[in-house]
Amino acid sequence: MTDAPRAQKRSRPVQVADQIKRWVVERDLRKGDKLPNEAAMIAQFGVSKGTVREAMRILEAQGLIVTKTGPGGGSSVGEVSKDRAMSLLGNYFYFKDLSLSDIYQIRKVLEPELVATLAGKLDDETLDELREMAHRHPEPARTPEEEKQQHITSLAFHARIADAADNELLDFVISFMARILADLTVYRRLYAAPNRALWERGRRHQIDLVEALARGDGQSARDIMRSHMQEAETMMNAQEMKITREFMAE
Amino acid sequence: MTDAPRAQKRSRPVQVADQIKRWVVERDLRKGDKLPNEAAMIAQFGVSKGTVREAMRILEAQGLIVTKTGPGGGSSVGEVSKDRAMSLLGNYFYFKDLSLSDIYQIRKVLEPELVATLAGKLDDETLDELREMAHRHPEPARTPEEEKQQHITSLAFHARIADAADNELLDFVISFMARILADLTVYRRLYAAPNRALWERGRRHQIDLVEALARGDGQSARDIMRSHMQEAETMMNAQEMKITREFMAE
DNA sequence: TAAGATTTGTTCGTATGTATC
DNA sequence: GGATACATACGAACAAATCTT
Repeated sequence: MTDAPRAQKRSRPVQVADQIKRWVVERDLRKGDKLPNEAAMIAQFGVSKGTVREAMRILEAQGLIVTKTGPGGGSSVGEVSKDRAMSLLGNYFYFKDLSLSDIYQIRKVLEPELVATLAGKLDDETLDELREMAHRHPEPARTPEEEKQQHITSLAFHARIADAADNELLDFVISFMARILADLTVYRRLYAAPNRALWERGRRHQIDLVEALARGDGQSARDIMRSHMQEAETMMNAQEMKITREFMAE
Repeated sequence: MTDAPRAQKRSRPVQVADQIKRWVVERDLRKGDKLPNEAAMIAQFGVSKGTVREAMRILEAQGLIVTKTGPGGGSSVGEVSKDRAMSLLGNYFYFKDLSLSDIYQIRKVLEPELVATLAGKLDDETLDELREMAHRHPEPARTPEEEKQQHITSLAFHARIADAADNELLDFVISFMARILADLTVYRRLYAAPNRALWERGRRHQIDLVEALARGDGQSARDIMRSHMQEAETMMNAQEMKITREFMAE
C-alpha cells in the first residue's frame, strides 16, 4: 500500500472515495468494470446519498470513474485519459511560471533520444502523416495568423512522433511540453525581416528527420533533432512570449 | 482560453466547478485568496447546496482549493502540491504498465543534464545533506530489509538533487520517476554473491558526484551521473521487479 | 472556561431527468 | 407509450468544527 499513514481528519466523502479506490485496486478492476450503485454504497458505507455523490465526484474529477444514468447505468472504472492527465498536471504548473528555457532544457535531451529509438520502427501510415505535416507549409508565414498555424502544426509534428513511442512516460512528457508550448500566448513585435534562412532550415530539419526515421538511421535522426531543437529554442527566444496563466480544461 | 468548445452534457456540479475556475483565473487569484462561501454560491449560481458542495469536491480533488469550517473559514485557492500532482499523474500510469527500461531511458538523459546545470550552484546546507545521504550506508546490505532501506535512501538522494533545480519541470519529472521506483515492489531471488564491487562503485559515484557539484565541475558531474545511471540500470535489471498496481494516495 | 456566532459537514425526504426494455 | 432502474437535483433540518468574546 502506498497509502500514507495519515493522521489528518478527512471528511467523510474523501474517506468513502479512498475506500472505493482501495476496493478497485484489491479486486484489480479494469476499465469497463462496474461499481455498486448509489443505493448499495449508501448501505455499504452507512452514509447518506449526498456523501456518496460527493465521493463519486472526487473520483470522477480524477478521471478514475465515469457515471451514466438510466437502467444499466451507474458508475464504472474509467481509464484516465492522456488529456485529463495533462490538464491535472497543468494545474500544478499553473502556479509555477515555467520559462521557455526550462522547457527547452528538457526538450533538447529528450526529443533526440526519442527519435533515435524510433528510427526504423514507424509504420508507413505514421511516416506518411509526418511527411504531410512536414510539407504542409512550404512558405514562411506572412501574417501572425499563419505564423500561429505553422507553430501549431510543428508542435503537432512532435506530439505525433511522441505518440508512436512505446515508452508511455516519454510520450507523456514530450506531449505535455508540446501542449504547454501550444498554450503559449505570443506577444511579438513583427520584425521587418523574419529570418527566412533560419525558417527554411527548420523546415528542412523536419523533412530530413522523417526520412532518417524511415530508413532506420537512428544516429542521423538524433543529430537532426539536436540541431532542430537548438534552432527552435533560438527562434523562440527571439520572440517575446509569455505563458498564459490559466487552468487547463480537460 | 484553453477551454475546449465542448458540446458534451456536463452535470451541474461540473459546470459550477468550471465557472469557479474561470472566476479564479479572471481575477488572477493566488494561493490564500478566498472564494465566496456556500451561501453566496448558492445564490450566485442558483443551485442547491448539494450541487455547490459537489463542485467544491471536484476542485478539492484536483488540489485547487482547500476548505475550512468555522468563522473565517470557507474555501480558498490552494496551490497544488507536488505530492498531489504526482499522485494524480500516477493514476494515469496505473493503467499503463511502465517498465524499468522506460524509466531508465529517461533517467539516463535527464539526470546527467540536471547535475551539469547544478554544479557550483548548491548551497552548503544542500551539499551537506547530500554528503550525509551518500555516506549513510557504508556497507552493502545483508538483509532484504537493509537492501530496501538503501534503495530508498538512494532515490531520496536523487530527489533531493532534483529539488534543488530551479527548473520546476525537470524537478517534477525526476522526482516523479524516483517516486515510481520507490513504489516498486521487489521480488528478488537472493543471490549468493551480491556483487560487492558493483555496489561499491555505486557508492563511490554518489560521493564523487557531490564533490564535483561542490567544486562546480559540471562536466565531471555529468559524466559521473551517466555511468551511475548506466550501472543502476544494470543492477535493477538483474533483479526481478514489478511495478505495484495501485493508485497512489496523496 | 464557557457561551454564542459563523461556516462547513451530513442526513433525510421528495421530486425530476434519463436511458433501457 | 409505459414501466423500470438508475442518477440528478432541491430544500429543510440538524451536526460538527472553529473563531470570538
